[in-house]
Amino acid sequence: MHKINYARYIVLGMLSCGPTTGYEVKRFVKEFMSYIWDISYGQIYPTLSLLERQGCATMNEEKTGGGRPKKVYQITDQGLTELQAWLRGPETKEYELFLKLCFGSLLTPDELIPKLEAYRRKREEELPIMEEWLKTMESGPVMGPNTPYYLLLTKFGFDYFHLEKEWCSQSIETLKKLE
Amino acid sequence: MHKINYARYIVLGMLSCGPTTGYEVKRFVKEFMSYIWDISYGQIYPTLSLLERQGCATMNEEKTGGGRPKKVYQITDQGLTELQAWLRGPETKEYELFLKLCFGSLLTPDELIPKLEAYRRKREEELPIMEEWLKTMESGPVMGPNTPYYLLLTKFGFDYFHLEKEWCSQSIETLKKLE
DNA sequence: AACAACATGTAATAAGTTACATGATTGG
DNA sequence: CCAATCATGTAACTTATTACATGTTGTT
Repeated sequence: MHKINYARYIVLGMLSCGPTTGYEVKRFVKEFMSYIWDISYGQIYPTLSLLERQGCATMNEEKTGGGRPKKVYQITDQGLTELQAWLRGPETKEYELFLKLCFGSLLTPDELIPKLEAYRRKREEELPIMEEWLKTMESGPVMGPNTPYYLLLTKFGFDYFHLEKEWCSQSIETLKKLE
Repeated sequence: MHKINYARYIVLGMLSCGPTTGYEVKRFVKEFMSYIWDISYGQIYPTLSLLERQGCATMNEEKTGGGRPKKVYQITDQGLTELQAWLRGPETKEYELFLKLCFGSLLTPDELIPKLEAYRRKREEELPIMEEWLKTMESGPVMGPNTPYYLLLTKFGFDYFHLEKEWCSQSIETLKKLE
């Protein structure tokens, strides 16, 4: 099991939306994905040139008057194939599904729905376990002086899992209508 | 601005709860913090021995019959001082506050409350911005074919920020009663 | 007999951050 | 004229993951 390189898929995904530059990738991620993803120039630029060397993207320089020329990257068939293989493959990390959803139009709703169902099922299994923890913590200082603080966090975790579960259900319904 | 080493503070925090071993740290994090934190043995054991070398912890070997002896680590005054300095200091990363809360008993409620208030304020400022995005995305395919998928994610983000905001308010009230 | 849990650790590798370096253009 | 934004990139560093290595004890 190898590590997943989020940066690579963020960049590849952005490229799949149309020709773009490193600067624009950063802007987009900051503006519309900042509450869940981040990416730094130190990842973007090396990733972009690696992608080019590997045949996943092509580059065109655009002269902009006096300034530094823009480097506009475009995804290739090979890049698209790799992106789709990742999108279709299994999620190995928490939240990987959220990133995949950003490029959801590259899959059909019925490829996405089972993934959302699996995610929901996982949360459904975890919720009663968290409820147990809550009861344990409420019944006594089982975790020493930090118990009241863990309790706050666990309450948050419980509500958070519940939110994810509900969101999955709603999203599944929305995707079914899109089909 | 330097990177924060979560692993170091997770281990230091666990040590502040009483003498413990690397194996136990892993177990605890997995059992009670897994929905938000993770830590691997590849981080735990080197961190533990670094902490010892730096005078933040002391180690005692406990022979357990035939098996490999347990290495029980205990936090020192220096380690506690470092932990508290971090707890009192500013949060530089998203979710750092959640980790600090795990060891909340080392601070007074009125040291924690302003931190929660600041976090809530941040979310209160971001919520109307996300509401704007939602309107923008609902009014047309502003982000190409991925728009319906971004919309799902942004809805989640909005509800999530709302949840965090509400949780802050409830936690602040709980902490006020603890005072 | 097999398997999970207890228990510690290292080496190779990968992923991500920060600080730095450079310079044009646009708006107030 | 100053600050922000546009625009690209590198080097040093830190942080984290994975796979491997080893062996015991308790449970089924």
